[in-house]
Amino acid sequence: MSGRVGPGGPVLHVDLDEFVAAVEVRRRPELAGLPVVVGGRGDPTERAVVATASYAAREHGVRSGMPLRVAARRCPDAVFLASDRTAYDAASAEVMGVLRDLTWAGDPVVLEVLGWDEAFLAPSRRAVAAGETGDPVAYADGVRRAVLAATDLHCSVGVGDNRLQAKLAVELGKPRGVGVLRSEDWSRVMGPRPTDALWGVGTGLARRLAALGITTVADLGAADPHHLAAELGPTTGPWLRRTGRGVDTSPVDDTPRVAVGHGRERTYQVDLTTAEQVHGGLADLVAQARDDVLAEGRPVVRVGLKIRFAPFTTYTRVRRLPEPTTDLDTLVAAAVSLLARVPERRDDGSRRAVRLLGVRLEMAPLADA
DNA sequence: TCTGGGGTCCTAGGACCC
DNA sequence: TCTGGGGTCCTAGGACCC
Repeated sequence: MSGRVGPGGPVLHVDLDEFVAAVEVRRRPELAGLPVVVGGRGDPTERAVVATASYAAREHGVRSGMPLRVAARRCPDAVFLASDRTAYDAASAEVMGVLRDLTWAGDPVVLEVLGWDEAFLAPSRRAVAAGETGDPVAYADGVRRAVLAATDLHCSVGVGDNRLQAKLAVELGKPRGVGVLRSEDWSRVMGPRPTDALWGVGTGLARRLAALGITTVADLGAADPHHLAAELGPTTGPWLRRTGRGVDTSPVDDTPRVAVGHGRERTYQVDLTTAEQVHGGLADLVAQARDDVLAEGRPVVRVGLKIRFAPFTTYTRVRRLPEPTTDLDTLVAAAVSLLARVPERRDDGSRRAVRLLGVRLEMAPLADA
C-alpha cells in the first residue's frame, strides 16, 4: 500500500521541535534548557550563520540565518556548537523509520519525507475510500507520543484536509502539540494573515503581491486569476490563487526523490586572492560533490560555478558538457573554464578577492518508468 | 544584522530553426 | 523586403525552503 494518496482523506504534517538543537541536547543532557546555538564550526567569531537555535536561545532574539557573531552579541551565554551533519542524518533516519512503521486503519501509512525534520503522513487509499480513518486528531497525538517514546525527541503534528493545510497547521500546535487547520477553518484563521504566512510565499512574492494591492491571504484568494497569471507567470499565478484559498490537490507521494544534482560551496574565512587558490578551491569542491554523484550511479551532464567576490557580489554560470561523464579531471576543467565567464579582474587589471566558491554537478535524469 | 550551505522550481530572454 | 510567429533548447538568476 504505497504510492500517492489523496486528495480526499486527512493529511498529517510531522515536524520535529528544534530538531538540531534537540539532537545535541539528547547526547549532552546537561545542555537541557540552556540557550544552544548550532552553526558553522561552533566558533562565533567565524564567518558562519546560525543553523538552529534552541527555544531558550530564541528567547534572546537568536534566529536561524543570523550571523554567529550577532547571535553571540544577543545571547553571550549561549553554548555554541559545530554543525554535525552525520549526527542529524542518523537522528532523522531514526525518526523517519518510526513514522514509516506506523499503521493507520490497519494499513501502512504513506510517508513523504520533506527534509531532515519533517514529513507528510497520510492513511492508505483503501482506508480513505472505506471511510476508516477515524479521528485524525487523536491519531496525530498518537504519532507524537510514538516518536517521543521511540527516540526521546519531541515533535508537533499538523492536521489538515490537504498538504498545504497540514503544513500550516503544525505551527498552531508547536511546541509538543497537535494543530488543526481544515477547509472550514481556512478563511477565519488564514484570511486576515499576510500573504507571506503561506507556504511558498516569501518576502519577494509578498512584495510583488503588495504592489498589486494584495496584502492578505483573503485578498489573494479573491484575486483575479488571469491578472495573477499575467503578472506572476502561468504557473505561479494560478498556484497563488489556489493557495490563498487553502486549496491543494497535490497528493502525499512516498516515491523516493531523485536528486537533480549535488553541490558543494564554501565561504572562506580569509578571501582568496590568487589564481592558484581559486583553482585549488574549485578542485576540492568538485571532488567532494563528485563523491555524492558517484554514490548515485548517474553521470554528470551540467557543471555549475558560483563565485562570490568581496564584498558580496555573486555570479553563477552553468555549462552543459559535450557528453555525460564522471571523470574528475574533465569535471574540474569544466568548472575552471567557467571562470572565464565571470569578471575575475577589475578594470585596472587587479584580481578581485573571492569570498565564496561553489560547484554544482547536475546529473542525467532517470529514464521515465 | 557584513550576510551559510544544501537543495528545488520557475521565469525571462537569447539562439536557432522552420 | 527593417521584418512574423511558433517551437525548442539553453543559460542566468530570482525565489523559496529547511
